[in-house]
Parts: sequence; structure tokens; C-alpha cells
Amino acid sequence: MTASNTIAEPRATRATLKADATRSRIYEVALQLFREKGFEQTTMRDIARQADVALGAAYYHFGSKDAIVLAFYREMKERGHQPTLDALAKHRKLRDRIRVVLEKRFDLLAPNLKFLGALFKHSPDADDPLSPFSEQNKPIRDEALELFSTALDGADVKVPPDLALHLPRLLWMYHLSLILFWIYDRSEEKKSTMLLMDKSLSLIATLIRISGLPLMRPVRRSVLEVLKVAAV
Amino acid sequence: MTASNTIAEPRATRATLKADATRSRIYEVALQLFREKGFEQTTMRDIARQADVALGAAYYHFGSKDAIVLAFYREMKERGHQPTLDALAKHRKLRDRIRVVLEKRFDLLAPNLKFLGALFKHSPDADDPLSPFSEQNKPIRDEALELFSTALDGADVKVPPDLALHLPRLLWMYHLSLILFWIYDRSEEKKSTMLLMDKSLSLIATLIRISGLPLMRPVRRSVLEVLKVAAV
DNA sequence: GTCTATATCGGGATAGAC
DNA sequence: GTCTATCCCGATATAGAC
Repeated sequence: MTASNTIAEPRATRATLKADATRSRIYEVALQLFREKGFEQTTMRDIARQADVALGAAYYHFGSKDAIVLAFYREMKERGHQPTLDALAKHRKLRDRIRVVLEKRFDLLAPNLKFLGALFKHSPDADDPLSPFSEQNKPIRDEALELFSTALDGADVKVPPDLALHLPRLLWMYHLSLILFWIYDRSEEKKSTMLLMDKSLSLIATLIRISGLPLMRPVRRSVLEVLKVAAV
Repeated sequence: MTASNTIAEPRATRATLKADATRSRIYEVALQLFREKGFEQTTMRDIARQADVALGAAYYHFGSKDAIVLAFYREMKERGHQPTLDALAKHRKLRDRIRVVLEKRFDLLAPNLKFLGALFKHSPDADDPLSPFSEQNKPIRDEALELFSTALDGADVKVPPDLALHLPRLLWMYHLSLILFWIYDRSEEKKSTMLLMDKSLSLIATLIRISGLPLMRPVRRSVLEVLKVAAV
């Protein structure tokens, strides 16, 4: 990674201006190619050629192919947060509020679905910079967790406090699973994913609704114990 | 992939005997290197050098690095089935029976943990030959499903028939998740994984036990709907 | 049929000249 | 800041020894 890797952040001198233009061009071309051909199928040589720079120049601006992806993550984070909060303001039912967060996420990622698969291959490895669990991506992860937290806080349900503490994280992991399913969904127009979202939201809403019942106490305790071990 | 890819299957002629020996040597050396350095870090050149054959010979026996892994999958399958069945015969309690299947699996995979991570990166892509969901690996998957089926059938619990039909598959997916956690578990002696297995087994046993209660009917229905969409 | 030796290609990444 | 040249690797192909 280079020291300065924000996307097209304007700076003072003329030389840096030109560099920023080159950097932006490389970034845009890269994403375009990732969308068309996928991440692994796109080579750094492809990117450099399309952006009209030498291979070395591409590597000067982005230390690796991965670094381009990290820039993409940051862009997603910056573009996704506020619209989700705005949309959340229009709903009170828990099911709808969770759905809003998911749908905003899907809107943002949909154009890039084709190369998300390659990225998710790194996801379980917390040491991999591209993983959603990595230290490096903590800011991005935290912002997503905050969205689920907000979705829960403003909803019309009472959640047992012990569970409430961990529910944002649970929902965040649920949202990752759904994205994973989405990536490999081969049904026409991703209908399976939409159906799965619908059915799983029902399940989650039901589970949260009954989570406070006396009968569910042992289940809740058991879930919390599992979560304690699998802390992120 | 070559046509004959069973590990060291003895055949008639002297020439083939020698070929089998070479093949075995390549296979053993490869696994050894995978264990020491991981899958991606090991090159075909490494393997050929360590096995004292030319690069071409390695490719003659195994059409690709992946093909070595497929041979490994088959070996795991062949070595794991019967011991698990034998161990199952000693238990009646559902919790213990599921644990037996998991533990036998872990025993088998433990020496190869270091390179399982690389393999699991392919896992969600059903089109990838190395994925546990792939068509190619259906025999291996089915044998694992059968083990969970057996574990359930011989147990001391009554499961609602609609759920019973899908429970082996659910347990198989649970077992994949646990292995995934295990691979990236950095705790000393993999204590976290063992703890997680313990706690999650409790949760599962509890859930199955109460699954037949009238209160749980909507939950069960919801789960079955989700499973219907996410059929493997 | 089994294997060696060698060459070639495309791809990620880097060093050092300009 | 950019380019040229180079390295290493996986993969494939081929000619020919045994």
C-alpha cells in the first residue's frame, strides 16, 4: 500500500494533480474491468493497458491488486452510511428496519457482484487485509455494526438486554451470509436470494419476538455462550 | 486429471508398479509440504524437487496442484467412514452421537489443518472442483451426510418428521462452519474451537429437543422455508 | 507407458533507470 | 512519478530417452 490512497483526493501542486488524475484513471478502469471480467480474470497488465500507463505505474499507485479493492471498500463505506440512516427513519417495524439496511447494502454492491465472489474467498481469514474481519477493516466493520445497532434501537420490539448487546453482531454475520448466498445465486434475477431474505427475515423476527419467553431462556443462554466463544 | 488417480493402487506390470511408487512419492511429498508450508506457498517445482522427479513427471501424475488435493479428499473419505460408524455404535445420546462424528472428522483433518484454509477459500463456489458443494465432490458429501443421518437415526430423541428430513443437511453445514472456525482459530491448542463445539452442541441439542413443542411450530415452519430456498 | 529436459506463456510483483 | 527490464510461479507443450 502507498501512503496516500484516498480516491482522487485533490492536493496542491500541479505534479500531484496529475498523479491524482492517473490514480483515478487506474482506479476507475480497474473497477470497470473487475465488473466486466471479475477480479481474478482481470490482470494488472489489463488495467495498466486500459489506463494507458505502464505496469510499474499501476503498481506505483496501488501497491497490489488488493490495494485497489481496499480503496473500493472505503468508497462503499463512504457512500452507504448516510442513505441507510435516511431510509431507516421511515420505518418502525424491526423486520422492515433490518430489511432496509440489507437492501441499501445490496443496492450498493449489486453493480460489483461479479467480483465480490473473489473477495469473499478471503473473508474468513482475519489476517487477510481483504477480510471483513481484519484489523485493517475494523472501521468499515464498525460502521456496518452501527447500522444494525441503529436499526434495532429504533424498532418497536423489546429485546432481552443480555441478547440485545450481541444482536447487532449477529445481524451483521447474518448479512454476510446472505451476501455470500447472493454471490453464488444462479437463479434468474437472483430470485432465490430475495426469497431467502424474505424467509430468513421472518425467521429472525419470530426468533427475536419469542426470545424473551421463559421457555426460551435455556436457548438464549446457550446462544450467548456460543457467541462468547466466537467473539469477533 | 489423469484417468487413473487412486492412490498407490497396485497393478500388474512392473512398469506400472514403478509408476505407482513415483505417484505415491509425489503425493506424500506434496502433502508433507502442504502441511509444512501451506497449499499456496508450496509450488509444483518444490514438490517435484523434493520427490526427485522432473516437473513434467509431477504433472504427468497429477494434472494440476488441485488434482493432488482431490486425491487427498478421496483418501480422507476412505479412511474416515468406518471408524466413525464403529464409534457411533457406542453411543445413544444424540449429543454424543453428533460429537462422535465431529471428533472423528477433526482427528482425520487435524494433521492437515495448515492447508485446509487454502482449500476452504474455494468452498462456497459450487462450480469449483475443490468445493465441498461441487458436483464432483458429491460422493464425498453424500458419505458425510450419511454419517449425520446415521447419528440421528440411532439416537434417543424424537424429531418432527418434517424437520428430520432436513436435519442431516443442517448438521453437515454446521460441521463445515465449525471446521471453518477451527482453521482460523488462533487460541492455544485450539481451545476456542473445542469450547465452541461444546457450547454449540448444547444449543443444537436443546433446539432439537424443543423443536416439537407447539410454540415452536412457527419457528420450525420458518426454518423449513429457509431451507427450501437454500437447498444444496 | 514413464519420465527428463527444456521452452513458452501469462500473471503478480519489484528494482532501478530516467 | 513513470517506465523498462526482470524475477518467480503455475501451467502447458513437446522432443526424445528408456
